[in-house]
Amino acid sequence: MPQVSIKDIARMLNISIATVSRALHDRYDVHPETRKKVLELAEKLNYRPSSQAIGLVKKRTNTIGMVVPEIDNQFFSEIINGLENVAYQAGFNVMIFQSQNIYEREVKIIDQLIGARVDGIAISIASSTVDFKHLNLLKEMDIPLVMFDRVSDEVYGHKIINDNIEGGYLAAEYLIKQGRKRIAHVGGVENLKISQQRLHGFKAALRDYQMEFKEEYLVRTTFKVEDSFQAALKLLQIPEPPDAIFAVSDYVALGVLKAAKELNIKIPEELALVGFSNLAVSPLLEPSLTTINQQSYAIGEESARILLEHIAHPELKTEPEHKIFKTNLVIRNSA
Amino acid sequence: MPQVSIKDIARMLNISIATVSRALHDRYDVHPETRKKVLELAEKLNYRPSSQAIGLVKKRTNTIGMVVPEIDNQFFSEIINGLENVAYQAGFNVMIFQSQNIYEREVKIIDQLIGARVDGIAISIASSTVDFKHLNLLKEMDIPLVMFDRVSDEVYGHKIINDNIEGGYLAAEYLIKQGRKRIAHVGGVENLKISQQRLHGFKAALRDYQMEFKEEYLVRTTFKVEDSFQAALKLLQIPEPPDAIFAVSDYVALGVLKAAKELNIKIPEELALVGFSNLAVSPLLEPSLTTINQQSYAIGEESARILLEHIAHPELKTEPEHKIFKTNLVIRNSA
DNA sequence: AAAATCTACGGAAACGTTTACGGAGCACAA
DNA sequence: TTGTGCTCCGTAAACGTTTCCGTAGATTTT
Repeated sequence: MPQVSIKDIARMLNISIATVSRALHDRYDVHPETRKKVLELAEKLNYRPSSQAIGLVKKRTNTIGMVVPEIDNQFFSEIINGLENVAYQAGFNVMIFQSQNIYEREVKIIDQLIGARVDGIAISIASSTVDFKHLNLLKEMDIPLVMFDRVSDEVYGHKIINDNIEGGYLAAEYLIKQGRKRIAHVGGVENLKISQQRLHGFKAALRDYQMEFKEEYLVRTTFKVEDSFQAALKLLQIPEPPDAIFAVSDYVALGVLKAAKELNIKIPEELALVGFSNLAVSPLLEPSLTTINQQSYAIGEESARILLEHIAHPELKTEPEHKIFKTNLVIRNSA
Repeated sequence: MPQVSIKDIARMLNISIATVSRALHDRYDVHPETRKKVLELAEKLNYRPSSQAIGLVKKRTNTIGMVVPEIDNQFFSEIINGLENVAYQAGFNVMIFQSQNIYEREVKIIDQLIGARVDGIAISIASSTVDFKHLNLLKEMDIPLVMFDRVSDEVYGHKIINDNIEGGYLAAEYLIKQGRKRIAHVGGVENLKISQQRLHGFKAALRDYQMEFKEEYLVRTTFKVEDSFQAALKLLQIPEPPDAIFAVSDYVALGVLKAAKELNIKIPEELALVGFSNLAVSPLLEPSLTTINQQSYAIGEESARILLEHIAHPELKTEPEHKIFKTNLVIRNSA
């Protein structure tokens, strides 16, 4: 018997669908005998209420939509984990989508999420997104939105990020204090705010310690290991190569590590390396990676909490919330 | 104007909802002028069709449900990636859930998936699941099911796995040919078929090469690095410690690596180590990890393909499909 | 005995769509 | 004139629920 409905049960028991519905919801207005019969038959027929139908009448889906650039990135999958756990405990489902950093895909996903009538959306914006109409639309539609990690000032919504400026500063400061003189930065995609902020912190530290920032010590790459590897190869072979590198992410640092090995450059002796993220594997690398620790699981939890709160109390038309998580330096063997 | 419906548009244009629906679907039966007006108003009001309502009448949601033990595990996130990509191209959405290896959670997720009326389900079974009623129920409900990686013979459905027996055999054989005499296995959770099969292949190789399998060289652990670390610590401190270890997964191998470092055991000189999975970080470890390469992205793609095919052609009541992907040995520096 | 109160249930509208069916209005041919 | 065939549109049922409202019959109160 595929897909039994409340109607089927009503028909088989010769009662109305209203009564069946009430019985299933343990309402007062139904005779114990009747309720028992309904429950038993529902159980026997493996009845499962259609969340589509319920959503239609209740105008609530108990679902939150989540979109991340990519899922096979530990940072994001940990955020998902945090968010899903909190949502799960509140009885919410999570629909997860990947934008693959492609703008068109992001737009399409948002459309689908609106179509699915999710109660709220959590997003980390694709690196190629420069037009934010699709996101600002959500405000008009009264759909709560929280951006995490990759946020934008041009979008109306809650924001949850790590203190990237502080992180960049800490990394650079540490390298400076280690006595490094030629400190380079392998940065991320330029229009991404996290890239900008980490670079900003990096520059600020140089400035505070009266060190010059040299353009040739700044290269850009994506967050992919392979791209970073190529970028680092070039950087390490310029006439006066750096003696320290701050990588915009641990994934990028992995690429740098690979490049250094390829070129037989000793870490940390000849090249000090600091990453950003503190991936689970970072301590297991050789040398283990000195890095900026950033929250991921907590960001996911917080995103869910904020979303759930605004879903539960839509009347609270407060200003968007803005939360910044502290970062900290984890000293290991690469610097 | 939050959430505009077809009715709103009809009212504002003084036409029937049927006409609006037809106009939006580019049907023949509508005057170009009318269509134009409808499309313009829909655009202006940011109309997005309700997939709930559509699902109700069409009895199709264009959604497939996916459940994995955990998402922050590269193997699974790559599978998700593969599955989502194929699904996306076919116009399907993917709802992703984590069982966290908890049976009760898995059951609840399946119920929700049925409630959401997904068109098909892809699952990698939780390690604690020993009762499969919730999965066999799907057959009765005509919901196509594919199991990947962690499958069960007690469930009716399609199965897609790596050749774990072959993988276990390859790993052991390689260690034997390297001249190792005391070969141990750090195995996975006992009731998981992948654990059984890898062990099975391992034992088969020993047998084929006339080597004895010793119980004290078999320990079990979860797939978590920390647990594996503890297990390896013990194993490496027994009276006659092994000179080679085949770890049931790269994550487990990471734990072994950590334990070896802790105990100052040199790899590969004093201890040869072979993992299973070929994680992205495995080549970047020191020493780089010799491992069994297993497909992940391809498994995701294949799962989606099979699911989509059976969703599109439910009349094809063929026997469940069973696909086994080949594994291969990747030789690096740990053995 | 009539009136009031409960108990248990059914009717029906509503949520947002799709789609089969029918029909009004018009042009054209016989 | 009648008939035929188009074009364009509306009516209404259906999908699976929830929930407001009404009511028949039983029970209690006056």
